[in-house]
Amino acid sequence: MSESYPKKEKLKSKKLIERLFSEGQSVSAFPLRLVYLQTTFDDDVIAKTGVSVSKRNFKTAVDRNRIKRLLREVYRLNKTLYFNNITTQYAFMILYIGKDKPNITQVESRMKRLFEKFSGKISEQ
RNA sequence: UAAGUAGAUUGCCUUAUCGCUCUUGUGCUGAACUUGUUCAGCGCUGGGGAGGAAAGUCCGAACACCGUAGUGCAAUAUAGUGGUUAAUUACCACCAGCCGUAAGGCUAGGAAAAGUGCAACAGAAAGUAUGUACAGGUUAUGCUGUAGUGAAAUCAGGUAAACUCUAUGUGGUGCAAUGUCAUGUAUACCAGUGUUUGAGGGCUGCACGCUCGAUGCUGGAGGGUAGACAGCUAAAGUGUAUUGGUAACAAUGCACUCAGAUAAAUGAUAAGGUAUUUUUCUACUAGUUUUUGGAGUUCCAAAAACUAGUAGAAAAUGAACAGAAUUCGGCUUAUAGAUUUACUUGAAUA
RNA sequence: UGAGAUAUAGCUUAAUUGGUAGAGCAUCAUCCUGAUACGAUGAUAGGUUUAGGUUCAAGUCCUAAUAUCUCAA
Repeated sequence: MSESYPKKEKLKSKKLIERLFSEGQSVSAFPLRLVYLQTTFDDDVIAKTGVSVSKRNFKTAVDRNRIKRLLREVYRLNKTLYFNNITTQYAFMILYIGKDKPNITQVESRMKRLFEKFSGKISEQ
């Protein structure tokens, strides 16, 4: 699995997103929150992932774009650490629920913590 | 030199690594059949990839659909004169009024002798008007002047960003428009209403009139889809030169092709630099103060301290407002700074 | 992306067609009580979200902005 994040791995289907939020489970590591759902895709990928930032907390589109880009970048660089052992397919949505603008190191440390919690929870089941 | 006025241009850069999106060319694999094309996936390679406001959605258009015959009423917008434009409530020129010492700025700037309304408080009185006091004048009254209230007070005025009148203009809905394909379902159930005795729809505010019209229409409670492609980026395009015009702008020539995403691309990290800001040091220039020396009653020279400016060096800082969403033309609002043109006023010097 | 609505004391709200902004709760003081609550009396607090304009006069009319909320496949 390479360090790329092409279109195929993005969560785009409106239907799937609605299912994800109604049926999915979540773990959080402030200021991040991960909503996940075990499912199956037609494409040959392990996970489809989307990111989201609330308009309520960040008024301007520039701030929201910046945070979403950081989240995508950190996800891209770190996903191989956790997903090589997983066999089933998942849909993910990463939400940023904080109210201050973060930098790359903060996002990276919290993202790692988030996926450690996630894989811990998966292995329990 | 200080303070200002009106514009114009610009809106950080370089390298490396890892990525995102669109796309030219090309190779491999698979599918379809019309058998050499098309489509899909993967790889290699080359190229493009946010703004002056992309924002607000305040105007105007293009474009698309609504089965665009019509008449009347209503509603609504605009308002000096002339021009520009695809078009406008935009822009340009001129006139008038107000503000400013000036350069300049602002103005919905038609009509009150067509009609209706409104004017708190104060004041005799704010139009079914003309009172009181004093003075003038008169036989006396009418009359004339002054006074006080108020924004406005006598043969009338004000107010139309009050109704209105006049002139000119206006069909509605917005790319979530609209078309094609794919997937999937319920022409089922309940209540009301209707089928030539006409429900309801269209002409999109209303009426008339015209027209369509039956597995219909309205409500309830539910079922399904929510994907792809087109629309979609070569245009009232950008740059530049010449000519015409006071100008807005127009015409012609030459050159160029410059985002197209859709839970929504244009990024991340590292290193270095520029603008800016702050501090310190050095040099120069100007001013003030003090001391010393000369001259001798306000001048000259030197030194020190402080202040200001300019230049250089070192350290720290490290770029405002803000992110395309069908496309254009304006307007409005946000914006660190940098560059630059013209003009005005004051002071000083020549 | 498009289409709308609202904004008045700390809070909830009035203001009849432009005429100079009221109520209730809350707060403070005094009275009542041994003290508190309830009750009574009085007082304070607003340039009506912001900036311009029209008018003699603007919460009200006009224009622009800001914030909050709603609707549309």
